Amino acid sequence: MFAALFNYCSQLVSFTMEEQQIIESYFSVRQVPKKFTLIQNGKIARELYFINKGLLRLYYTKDTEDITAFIFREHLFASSYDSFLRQTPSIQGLDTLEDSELLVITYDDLNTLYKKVPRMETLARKIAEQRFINAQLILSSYILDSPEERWKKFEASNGDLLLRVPHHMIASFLGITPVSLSRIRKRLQGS
Amino acid sequence: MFAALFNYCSQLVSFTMEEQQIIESYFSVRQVPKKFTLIQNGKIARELYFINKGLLRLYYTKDTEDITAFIFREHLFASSYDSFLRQTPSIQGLDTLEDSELLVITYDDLNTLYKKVPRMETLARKIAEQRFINAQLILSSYILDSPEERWKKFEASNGDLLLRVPHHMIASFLGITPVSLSRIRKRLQGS
DNA sequence: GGCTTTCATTAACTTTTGTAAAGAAAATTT
DNA sequence: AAATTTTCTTTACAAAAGTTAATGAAAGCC
Repeated sequence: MFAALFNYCSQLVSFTMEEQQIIESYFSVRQVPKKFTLIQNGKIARELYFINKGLLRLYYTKDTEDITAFIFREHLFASSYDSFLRQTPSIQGLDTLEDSELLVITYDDLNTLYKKVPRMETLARKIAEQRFINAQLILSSYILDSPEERWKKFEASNGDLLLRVPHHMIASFLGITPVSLSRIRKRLQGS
Repeated sequence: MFAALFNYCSQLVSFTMEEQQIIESYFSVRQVPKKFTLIQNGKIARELYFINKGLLRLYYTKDTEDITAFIFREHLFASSYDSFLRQTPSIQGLDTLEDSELLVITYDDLNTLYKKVPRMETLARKIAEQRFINAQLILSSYILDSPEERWKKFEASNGDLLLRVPHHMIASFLGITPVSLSRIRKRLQGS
């Protein structure tokens, strides 16, 4: 149940068995069906999720349209981070795209855990740093690359998601319309 | 000399006088002229800077062109974070845009400081979280907004930089060409 | 099975941005 | 102060993406 979590953490910090048991005691397991809303736009994100199994989608809502902010895959921490970290109303929603198994911890429990297991603070710092680097990477792709190049990179690094996620959700993540994505894909078929 | 630094930190954690003295001992002050390269593309960023005075620009180099990744103003920590945090070759350069006064700490000293002053770890986590939230915010503006809206927001929130930074550097930060920025500005004059 | 909804593609047309080049204004250097 | 470089704007043309709408295929639902 917690194997994937500690395997992920072990790349960043090493916990003793005692620490692992304390950490486990603060997480709960939750089975969530497909198309379930974990965090609603406008509400405060009270929970942080570690994805044992499944796929989560973070999205903005502009007018009546959903625009993908990020797709979280297995063995990642997921939340509407800006809302969770600052405990302010979320400007993003978080849904499941598949039936998922999640490890859940609340904001308050996480802060208690920082005190009980100080090494957890190091872990949190490193995860925040990773997420920052990742956000920078995506941002740089917006600044440096054309939509076509962005699609190519996405295909290369997340090809498996193409079978699990509708293309229009990927299109909005790439900052283009489904129509434009379709054109790009056709343009690239020839080459 | 360190007033701005601790004033900035005090919003996030509270240090004792002893802790402050230890922290001060690990930073050095550096005066740097305008147009000075602090971090070169391809080199590893060994230092983190706190800006007492001045303006720093982080940028990518594509072909022969510089593309602004971020502009750091007074009283912020600045570096090529991906390179500094992972100690890998930087894909960004960092230059001064004005004569600047910087507080400097090396990667190794920072990690020593984490051990001597554990609360520093909390500060680092919170700063990383803030930077992540900020990167998310900029990214969301790329996903949700048109270049015109992005310019309006930049003007509203960083209007003072328009007098300190050439427009073409801002244009590339907004993901458009100077030509396009000029057109947008002209379009908005009428309204 | 038959129905509805969602999804992906295509076409026609409009809008916006990119590219290249040239000239004016401002800043910097000598 | 003059010369040089940098910065900013403008123009004309090309390329790409957005918008709207229609079609067909696939998936989900009763």
